[in-house]
Amino acid sequence: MKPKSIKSKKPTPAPKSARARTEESASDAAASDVAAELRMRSQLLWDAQVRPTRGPKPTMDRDSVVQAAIALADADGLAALTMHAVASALGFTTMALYRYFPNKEALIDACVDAALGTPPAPPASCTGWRERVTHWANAKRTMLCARPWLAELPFVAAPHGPNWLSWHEALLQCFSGLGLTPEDMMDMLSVVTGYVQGSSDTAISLARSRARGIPDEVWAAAVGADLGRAIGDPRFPMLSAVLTSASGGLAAGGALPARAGRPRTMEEGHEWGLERVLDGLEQHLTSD
Amino acid sequence: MKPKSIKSKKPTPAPKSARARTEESASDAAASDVAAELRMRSQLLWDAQVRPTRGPKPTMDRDSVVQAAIALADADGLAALTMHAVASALGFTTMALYRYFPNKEALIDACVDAALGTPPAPPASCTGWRERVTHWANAKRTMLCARPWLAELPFVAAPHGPNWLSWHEALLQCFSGLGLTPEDMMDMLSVVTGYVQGSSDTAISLARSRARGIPDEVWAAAVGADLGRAIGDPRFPMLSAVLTSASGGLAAGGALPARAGRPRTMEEGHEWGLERVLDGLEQHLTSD
DNA sequence: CTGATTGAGTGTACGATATACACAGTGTCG
DNA sequence: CGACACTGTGTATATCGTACACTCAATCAG
Repeated sequence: MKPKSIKSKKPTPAPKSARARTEESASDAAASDVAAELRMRSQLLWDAQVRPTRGPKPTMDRDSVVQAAIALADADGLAALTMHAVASALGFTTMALYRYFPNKEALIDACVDAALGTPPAPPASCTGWRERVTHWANAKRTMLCARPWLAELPFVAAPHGPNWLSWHEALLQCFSGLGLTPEDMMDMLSVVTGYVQGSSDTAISLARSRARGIPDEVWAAAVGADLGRAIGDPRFPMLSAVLTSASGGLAAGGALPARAGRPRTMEEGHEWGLERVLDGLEQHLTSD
Repeated sequence: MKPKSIKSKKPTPAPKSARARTEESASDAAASDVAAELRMRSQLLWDAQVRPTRGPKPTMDRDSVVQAAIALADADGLAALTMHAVASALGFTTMALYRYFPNKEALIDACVDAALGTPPAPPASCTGWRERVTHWANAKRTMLCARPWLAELPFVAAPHGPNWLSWHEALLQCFSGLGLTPEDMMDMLSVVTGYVQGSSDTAISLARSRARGIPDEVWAAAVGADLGRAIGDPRFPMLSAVLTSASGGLAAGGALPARAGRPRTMEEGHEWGLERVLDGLEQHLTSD
């Protein structure tokens, strides 16, 4: 096997379906295949690009490709991120991209990490750890909503790049100076990231809808229509009661946008929940 | 417009790219298109199948199609769920499916709702609301891990079907008898669903890896490799410190599987976090 | 300086996939 | 009985990712 640039290793592109029904050796081979592919994808995220001295100079670089790809996804969602579209946005042929990324997944990995960016430093006014964590959570949520296509990703086991780690680093730094053990910090980090991630789903869905140019009312109507079907259905007594109650607004899993008579917006709901989570963590800290 | 069975409404299948750059009327049209499509998808989820009286009897029904599709996804992930694969699993032509579902998205909607299933009733031994919620959360997490392809879905604005609602109904019922207002219940529901959803990501990733026949060590090695790159990197001082600390095991965003010297498993980490969240909610309840 | 070597970008082709469209057969109702 | 509505099929097409073979430029060894 020659060190052939970064080309993909798998010679046959789609033996996916023929997998798994054979012997154990085949399963082992598949596992090591997967491991090798993940290793390659991770390496692409972390290794700086080294220009070989021979041959013609490249006319683009990974970063410009990534920027073009992100612009497409920002504008029209992940489906618009096509190898052809990216290449022609840069004025190149589709296949030219494969000099920079061995396949689409690797390109998307890079897009994801670039899109995550680095978290903003907490403002100096944030004195307590709770304020710092809240600032971090809001920043993360804002970032996720600004790039709703991140939640659209079909490739779920994406490798973690430097920017992904930087968000976790920033959150850990919120906990510094509290005398916590590393284990405690990790536990707290898991809880906060879990809550923020899961609790942003609805907001992201709305953000994506907005990015596609759909008015908020259309989105709300679609979500509300499904919930509305519960009303009166004997299978959903509590849901019916809650949905028909005067307040109406705040919906399952996140929220509908604020409605008349209910001052709470989706963002306020998120912050309120975060306060509860932080209460729980604080209680644990002080009980030690 | 004749009541033409359930066929899709959009005559041109892919004017996606030509969208958004025109006038506002076009954007409005796109919005109403989207609204109509969502309405149709939602309706398919909720309406019982009505057999027309004329014509030959259908030889399959939506439910059998859904079961076949789910079996494919269970076995080989979402990528294996192909219209062709589903049809031939049932002994039909690809196009026959389009009599039952107007397009793949609608089929997947149905698969998602069917796969969610209904939550198990809390055992009689669960007396307090915290026990009930914990039971619910574990059930949901277990369900998500059993169907890791649910997290693989590229279509994010899926309509909410009856089973989706039933999970929320069950969670609301955990809160009954506490004298909560509907608003309070909704707020608490949002927090719990948010945490459970977000906090299950890592476990789901592992479950998917297992479903593909990858040994746990390979998955752990892949995740660990990325984290390991942080060690010694000046950009990630806290992360380095935490990762190199004696404990090692519990990783960002969830956890690596339990390792020597650290008794905590991923599930225990999840439950620990849930306890903190519930502490926070309880504190809010009793402070009223 | 010259020829070999290496690597960049192109053109073409293929396989997979969703799905439009036209058609054939079948069961029901007027 | 005959028209019609509806079911499943066969065929065709557009879109994608990407393998492969090729052209040409930049560099280095002699």
